[in-house]
Amino acid sequence: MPRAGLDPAAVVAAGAALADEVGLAGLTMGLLAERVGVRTPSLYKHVGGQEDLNRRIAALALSQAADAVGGAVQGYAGRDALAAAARAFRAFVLEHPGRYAATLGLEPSGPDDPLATAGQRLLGAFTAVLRGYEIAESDVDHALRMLRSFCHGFATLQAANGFQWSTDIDESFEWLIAFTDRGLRAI
Amino acid sequence: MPRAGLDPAAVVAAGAALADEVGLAGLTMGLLAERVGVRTPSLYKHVGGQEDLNRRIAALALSQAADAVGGAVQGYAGRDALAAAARAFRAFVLEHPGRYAATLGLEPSGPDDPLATAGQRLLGAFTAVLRGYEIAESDVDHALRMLRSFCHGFATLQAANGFQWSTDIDESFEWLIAFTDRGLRAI
DNA sequence: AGCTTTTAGCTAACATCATTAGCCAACTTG
DNA sequence: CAAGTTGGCTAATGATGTTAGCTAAAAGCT
Repeated sequence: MPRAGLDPAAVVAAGAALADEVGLAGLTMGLLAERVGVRTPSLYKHVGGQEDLNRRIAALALSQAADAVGGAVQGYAGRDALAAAARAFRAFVLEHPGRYAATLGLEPSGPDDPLATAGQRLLGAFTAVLRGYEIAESDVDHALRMLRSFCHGFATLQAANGFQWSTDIDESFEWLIAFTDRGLRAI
Repeated sequence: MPRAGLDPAAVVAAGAALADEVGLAGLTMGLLAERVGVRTPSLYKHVGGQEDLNRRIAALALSQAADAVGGAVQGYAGRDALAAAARAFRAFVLEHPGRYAATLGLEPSGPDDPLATAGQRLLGAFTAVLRGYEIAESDVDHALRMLRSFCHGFATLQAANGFQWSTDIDESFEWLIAFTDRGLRAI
């Protein structure tokens, strides 16, 4: 029996990819094992179980989302930064719906939980966007939550097929970006 | 063996309540059967299975959400209507996280699917809010999607414990309502 | 190299859960 | 009150997550 050369990172990466393909609910240990060329129980040498796998996929997803949004924002400010961040976030969720779904409903176990640090990085990327606007200190937290709500809400509704009519969805998203930009400038 | 006097509606209502208590993922047929005082296989006399149960819970949730939002809006217009609708929607999601989660990711099978009609009613309630603003015909769909995105995004992020810092969440929500009202008035 | 230790894979077994089959008593309807 | 329908039951099956215990491959040491 030759070894497969797995490690936790490889298992988690394969799990995230599989979740994107078949949906988070369709991600089973058996399917993942088959994907990485191993029998199911062998996965438990690398991850603690389904819940642990989910947390690790979530941490990976948040980290990648932070990279995507942070990278997109670089070199832009104001409306351009807002648009770049929002587009990057939505693109990430639409391309990686399974791993993004894994991030919902988890509580970081502590300040050094990878989940928490990745989340902080993502938050930091959105915070950088707000620096391009003149926002009172007391409004920053509210504005940040608004940004997250908009981006998360729009992206997950679209990913869940929540928009029914035929009006172009990309157009709606650009409209939403413009709406938010005007609002942030007028605070 | 006395009969339990169940019917599909009772099973679905109990399932929705149970989903709110233990989370949608924790809703098992066995748990639901115990809750309604029956053995597991008996549930299949009333619902087709877990997927069918989920769809029916979703339809119930959308219908109840439509009632809540529609009722809250009555008699108000403009900013008051917006605030009433947003608060009612968020309150519904926070009080009924399980059944709301059941609504995500489903495609109505046709125009007379209860899921579709309930969804239309909920959409209608939000559309009514927009009538209190002077919005160009071409912007209505975009504005509606914005409303849904921000209500859905904020409520689900909060329900999923997605807001980390200590800034008061209710305050952020009111801030978001005010932000949206100003924006809609300035279109 | 050869020996030991660790470890990543395996098979076998078990628990939980959704679902189906088939039976029987309780309602309903004439 | 007889006949049919139906809502409950037990038993059984298949899928899935998980643990136990074995073994061979890799890694480390002399």
